[in-house]
Amino acid sequence: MDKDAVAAALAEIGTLLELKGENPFKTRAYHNAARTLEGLAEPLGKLVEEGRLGGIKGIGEALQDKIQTLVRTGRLPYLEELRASLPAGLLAMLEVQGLGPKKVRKLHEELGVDSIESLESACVAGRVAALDGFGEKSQSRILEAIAFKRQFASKHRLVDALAAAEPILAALREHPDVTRCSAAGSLRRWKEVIGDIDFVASSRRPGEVLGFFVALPGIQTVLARGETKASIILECGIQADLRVVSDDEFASALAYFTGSKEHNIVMRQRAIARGLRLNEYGLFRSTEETRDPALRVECRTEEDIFRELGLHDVPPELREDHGEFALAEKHAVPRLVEWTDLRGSLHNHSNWSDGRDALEAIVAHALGLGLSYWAITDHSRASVQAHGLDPARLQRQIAEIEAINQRLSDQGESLRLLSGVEVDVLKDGLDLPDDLLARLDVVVASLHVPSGDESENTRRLVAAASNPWVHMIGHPTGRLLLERDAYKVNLGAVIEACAQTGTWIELNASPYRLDLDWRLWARARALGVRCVINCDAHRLEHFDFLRLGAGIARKGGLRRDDVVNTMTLARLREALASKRRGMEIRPS
DNA sequence: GCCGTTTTCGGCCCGACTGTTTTCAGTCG
Repeated sequence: MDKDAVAAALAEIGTLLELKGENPFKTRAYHNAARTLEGLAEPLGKLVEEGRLGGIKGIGEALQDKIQTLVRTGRLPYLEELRASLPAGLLAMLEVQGLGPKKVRKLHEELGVDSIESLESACVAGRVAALDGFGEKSQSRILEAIAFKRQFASKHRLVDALAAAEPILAALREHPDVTRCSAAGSLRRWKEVIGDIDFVASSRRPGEVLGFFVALPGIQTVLARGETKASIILECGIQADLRVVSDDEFASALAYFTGSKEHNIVMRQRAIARGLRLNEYGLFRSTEETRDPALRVECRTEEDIFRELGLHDVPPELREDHGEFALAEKHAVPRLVEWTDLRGSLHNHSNWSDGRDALEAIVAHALGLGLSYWAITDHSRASVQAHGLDPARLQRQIAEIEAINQRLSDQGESLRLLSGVEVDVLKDGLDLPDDLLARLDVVVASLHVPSGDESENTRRLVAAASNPWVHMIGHPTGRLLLERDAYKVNLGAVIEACAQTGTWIELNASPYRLDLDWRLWARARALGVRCVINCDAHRLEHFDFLRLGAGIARKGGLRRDDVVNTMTLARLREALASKRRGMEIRPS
């Protein structure tokens, strides 16, 4: 079992134990361990072999045992017994808003409810309202929550959430009663997938602001509107919440609602260790519950809060309790890459394969954006469905790109197209001969038809990285967010191969991919592997993905110097040549 | 189940909201 499978097993144990009514701190230990494993940068198998599991914070003896068993045998009798002791449908019931482990357990024990369907019938029959601790209201809310769950997806891609949030944020900023406002939550942390959108605003007249918010255009339903908070469902199906606080409270509210939950827990622990109390209303000189203004530590910005807790300011993208505290304590929080640092993209398509636009239109768009370079890397012949290029067509495209560059040069433009290919990584090597690859400026190697076998996929990608003409590995996991899982591959081994061969790894900025996953960049960076933030553009609108990709690179802790396409064209050409330097073109 | 410049045992983040209660348990973020 790999780390993701083990993490899923541990999380399931945690949830099953909750349903059994176990000590909440014990169940949290399982969930924490699952999160820790997911974020692991090196292969779990290696950690187990080398006996280094125990060195990880939050993994003690009991968890070490279980993880070792899962890694070595792929099963865990303890988990199988737990599963056998509870109906599988109870896990689905937990996803109904308003139902937690205690209520699910009670519904099961008292009414024999064991699935969403049987829960719905019990509500319709009025049996839930009759239950001790429940009532008419609970029963109808459960029915509403079931209907809601069926109608709306609970997860959304970052790009959709950004598109929904930006006009709302702009409208709030314009409002005369709004002093400060910001997005918060997972959107502000730039998570690749988000649940709902959170906004925080400060105002002297919260009622006015909330009234404005629930009357915005594009709202499907107003779920709630109170004194300080309102919740709406947008027409796109995403829920959005707004909290309005006084301006004194804005920094702490923003920090609090930005999270992550795990990050906040550590922040509060640090406050306690200093005899302080941190909540959404402020930082207070007291360890008792308080909102006493006299005890408030003046914090106008989030940076002030971090400073009071002995920390350097942590950018929202890094607030995942994923190592940011160690950096912030040493004041070693990096200056992260900005999307405006990017000068082009090295993996893009045109209408020569499955892109929509002609080279001329692409050039005009890139000029308009002031970019320095744009690589055309259409598919190779094996990608038949994408009209992949065979050697003859690719050579014609190279000639056309040369002609365009000549014209750009004559016109005094600094932009250049780079000729390239996204070559398929096949079972027995690359889809195009080395002597042709050698003629191209940029070669991206991507796996499009993976095997079901992890070692086979890993072998193919390691071989691709070892080819001297390949500059980078494209979308290394092949995942499509909310649609398709990553294919089976030992990314640790691929990252190591890239480190050894000087091969770059793509951060594919397509909103469906955002691949390589941000959690793995720390590992890649530590080994000296550089990142290329690529649009994988198939149409002009996709140029905008650079911003998305830069956000994910930030989340991965990458600096400007870690990202290849922040370089000038001249330096990029040197870098592209360096992998090939000393290499001889071998006839195919 | 984890962990230790308050602790190897007794803690483990915090507050709002809701509904069902008559002081609070459960859920959520």
